[in-house]
Amino acid sequence: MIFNLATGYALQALAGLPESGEYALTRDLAERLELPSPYLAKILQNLARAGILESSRGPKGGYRLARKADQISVEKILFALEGEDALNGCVMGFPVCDASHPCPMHDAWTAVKTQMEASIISTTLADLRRAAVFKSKPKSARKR
Amino acid sequence: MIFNLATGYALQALAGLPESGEYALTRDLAERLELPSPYLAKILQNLARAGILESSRGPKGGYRLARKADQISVEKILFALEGEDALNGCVMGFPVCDASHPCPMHDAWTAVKTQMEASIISTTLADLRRAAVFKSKPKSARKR
DNA sequence: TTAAATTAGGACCAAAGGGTCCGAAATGAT
DNA sequence: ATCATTTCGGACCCTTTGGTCCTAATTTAA
Ligand code: SF4
Ligand code: SF4
Repeated sequence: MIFNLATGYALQALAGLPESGEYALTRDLAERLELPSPYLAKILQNLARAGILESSRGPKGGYRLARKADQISVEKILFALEGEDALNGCVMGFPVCDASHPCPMHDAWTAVKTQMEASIISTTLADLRRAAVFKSKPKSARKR
Repeated sequence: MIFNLATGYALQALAGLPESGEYALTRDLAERLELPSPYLAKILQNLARAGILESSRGPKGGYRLARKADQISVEKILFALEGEDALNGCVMGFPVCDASHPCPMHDAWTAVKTQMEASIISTTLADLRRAAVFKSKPKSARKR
């Protein structure tokens, strides 16, 4: 996969968090998404530190989005969790990225990367929330 | 990055190995490419087990390609080192990949993936060997 | 003011990737 | 035969990622 696990969890979680008003509980969210609760908690903390989530402790506390869902791009989330240059460097993992000595895959890879960047920039949480896939997993995918 | 480090090393190494005749030494190869020699050795062993390389022990031994360079695709190398389904699954790392419940990035991701697959299938070692980037690293990239 | 609920933060554990090292097996040359 | 050379294979180490657990701090409500 391209993003790491935590980022995938974050996207699923963020897509299921309220935009404003009521805070949602880590525990409930983890249960709904069937994700490991303590690990999800860590991720949510990171997102809160990054300013993507607002948190409140104590009863009636929890997490909610810090901005409108359509103001939070997938790119912002990726960068918050994996660093600003998560998309920099050679997609094939080679150390030298010299345009004057491109390897034979360079043009193809560049196109791939451009396309990736375009989609993560233009896709926001508001788009993700419209997806059913985040809200219900088929029974067959659950461990028995 | 998308491929793991070992796969990148493998591509660089394979691009520098003889097609037939003389065997090349792991040590020399590692030195030329400035890669960690014992680790490269492991990777070459894996490639030999996978039938991509031929090996010979003892003096005058070493490694060489098992087939012509234009018969070895990047895909073959990827699959040998990272498994047949290295490209399967959701690029975003989500567990459920149900075409009937696509998330909003699905079409974009599918296009990215299709493009990736096309390039790794159509690019062979023969193509990679023509690249200068594998043969000389700029001094500035070396640790002093 | 006290108690319950909830995040914050750190210590800790496990698995995988990246990397080193060493002894055993094979092979070519003397 | 012997020896030097090289791959083979496994054991081992370090770092990162994924994941758990416990305690402290904060907030609400009785
Ligand atoms: S030229 Fe090849 S190795 Fe260099 S960045 Fe482009 S794809 Fe990677
Ligand atoms: S629909 Fe979305 S989550 Fe599912 S495989 Fe496609 S990109 Fe991944």
